[in-house]
Amino acid sequence: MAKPTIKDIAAQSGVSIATVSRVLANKSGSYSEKTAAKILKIAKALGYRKNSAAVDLVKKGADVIALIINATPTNFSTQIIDGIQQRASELGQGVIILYAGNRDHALQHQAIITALGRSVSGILLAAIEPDEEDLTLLKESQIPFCFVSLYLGTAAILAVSSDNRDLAYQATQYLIDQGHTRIGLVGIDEYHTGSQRRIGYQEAMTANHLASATVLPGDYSYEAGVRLLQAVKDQGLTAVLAASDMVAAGILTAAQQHKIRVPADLSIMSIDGTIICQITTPALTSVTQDFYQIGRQSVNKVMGQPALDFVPVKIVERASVVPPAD
Amino acid sequence: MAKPTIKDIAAQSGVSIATVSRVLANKSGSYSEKTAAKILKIAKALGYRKNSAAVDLVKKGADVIALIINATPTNFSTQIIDGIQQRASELGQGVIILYAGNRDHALQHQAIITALGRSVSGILLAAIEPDEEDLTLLKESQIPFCFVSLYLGTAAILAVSSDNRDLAYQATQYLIDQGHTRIGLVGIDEYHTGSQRRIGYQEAMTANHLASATVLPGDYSYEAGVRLLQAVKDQGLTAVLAASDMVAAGILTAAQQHKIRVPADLSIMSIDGTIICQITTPALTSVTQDFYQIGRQSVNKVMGQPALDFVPVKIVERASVVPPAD
DNA sequence: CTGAAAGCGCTTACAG
DNA sequence: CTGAAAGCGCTTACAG
Repeated sequence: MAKPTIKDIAAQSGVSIATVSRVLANKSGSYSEKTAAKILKIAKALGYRKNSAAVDLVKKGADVIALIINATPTNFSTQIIDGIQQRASELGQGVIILYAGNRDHALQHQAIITALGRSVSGILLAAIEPDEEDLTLLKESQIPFCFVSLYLGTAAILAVSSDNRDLAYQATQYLIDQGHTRIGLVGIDEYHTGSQRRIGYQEAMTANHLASATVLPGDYSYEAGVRLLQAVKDQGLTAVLAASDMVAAGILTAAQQHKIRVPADLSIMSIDGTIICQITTPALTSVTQDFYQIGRQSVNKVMGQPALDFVPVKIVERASVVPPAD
Repeated sequence: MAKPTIKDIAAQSGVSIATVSRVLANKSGSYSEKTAAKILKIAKALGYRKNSAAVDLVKKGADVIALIINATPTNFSTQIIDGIQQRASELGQGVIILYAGNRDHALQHQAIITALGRSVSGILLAAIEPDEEDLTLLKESQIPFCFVSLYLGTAAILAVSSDNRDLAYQATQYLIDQGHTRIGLVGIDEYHTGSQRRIGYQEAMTANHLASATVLPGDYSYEAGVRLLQAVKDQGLTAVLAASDMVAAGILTAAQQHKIRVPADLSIMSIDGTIICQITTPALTSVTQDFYQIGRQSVNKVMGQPALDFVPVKIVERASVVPPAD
């Protein structure tokens, strides 16, 4: 009752394991239809399943892309995964997902090591901020890797994301076009993505001769949004650009508790554009990222195919932004 | 520049590959500290990484649990994954996640085959409705498997979930205790989870001599909630038990568009209790499931450890349920 | 404490 | 079209 191997199939069908292997690996042209049929039938009857470990060992690598992902407080991951899975499957690659916890550096490092040990054909890191050690490990591995939804600021490291600088510029300009001048950027982190967005925000403010930039740092979470509402209020802002849909939702909830009307007293524009934007009342106007496409392009990139570095965003008007009360 | 192997380490350190293997596998007591130190140093210098395929092959199996998960329209997966990862790591198991798309049967089947081919130590299926073929495959595999957040109605198949019958009973009773009599169960599927909840709902209605049960089927999605609001209205319900937080959010949004006040005109109680409940206005009263614990227990179960079949739920009162206007 | 040797389940030149 | 044989990178009795 042990797991059947090609040896068992060979014995039952009276051919060598080499022939069984050829048939099972679909090396067409290298076997007769007749033997193939016999072998396939026996394999099926035995409930044969190819041992991936053996295949990977002899082939020196698996046709698998490893996706390392962490539980961000935001919720866009499904779309990214969909895009990755689809494109990978078109390229004949499987996908295994390794979970890196919630920005847990030990787990993150462990996940990279696991991927390396499996000799995957590529490593995708979604919403992962690597430390120096991670980067060294990755670079020394000879396995192609690509950051997803994160741009490290250098063309030397593969990455696919929205153009966060442009994204923040566009969103800020949109708020300015609505007549706002006291605009804050809220819930943003201190790393790469965050700094790109700060720059874009800053540039838009400056281009419009608006001096008073207000940046309130946070971690993209709902809780950050809730917590930062007080500062938004203290600063007398009339509009905020929230670092994520969850931050926007947090600001919104807190505002309602403080009897601040959205959008009448405070306009909220959100970055991401996931379904969260439709769930809140009012619905959130957003700069929507194309996560599905980001996923697809990152597979192209890590597999050495032509790919976009930046995937375009678009502004989706809903109900949370209006001109300031003045 | 090829990937270094134990052979390279053995050559450089002047010992046999057997000794290198023992040191690298931590077979303590079977080597001297001195050789160990030397070997470890060389391994590090070489950037040596153990080849998992080789290890899995000789050990006939990997210390890895495969988690097969689909992109449900709901969003509780992070908590389940957290629970699984933590418990697995305590038991010395890695976790690889295989994505089964959005209730995509082909992908789902493929994921099972992939897990089987990797000789994992256990398979966890989260929010997966198996078809006959899947079940046969799993049963014949000799690999333990356990359904997560789904009870198949038979003790013969391992599963960890909330007691969906009891959950629906409790929630319905809660609404009845608030004075509601025209209560609907909305957005529920036709499979196992759905039928358990129907039964609990029905039992609570009957136990309270409430005849007019209204069940509106759906797929747990936000869109289902939006779509079903019309029926809720037509049926003249004063309260609904929504099959998921997303369904509840959908009903809520649609209600607001129809000028139906929540909770004044319509009370909404939600099943799941994820962060979505805090984001909406009003916040959603819910029967909250303990997804983290469900994850942990499912690992225990699939690893043959003592484990709960059903993880307790609790009712969390927020702002979406009040007594009916009468 | 260490080494020589067999073996895990496949694939793939090489010959025929 | 098929088979014998070597080999992928490890682990593990068995001897010493």
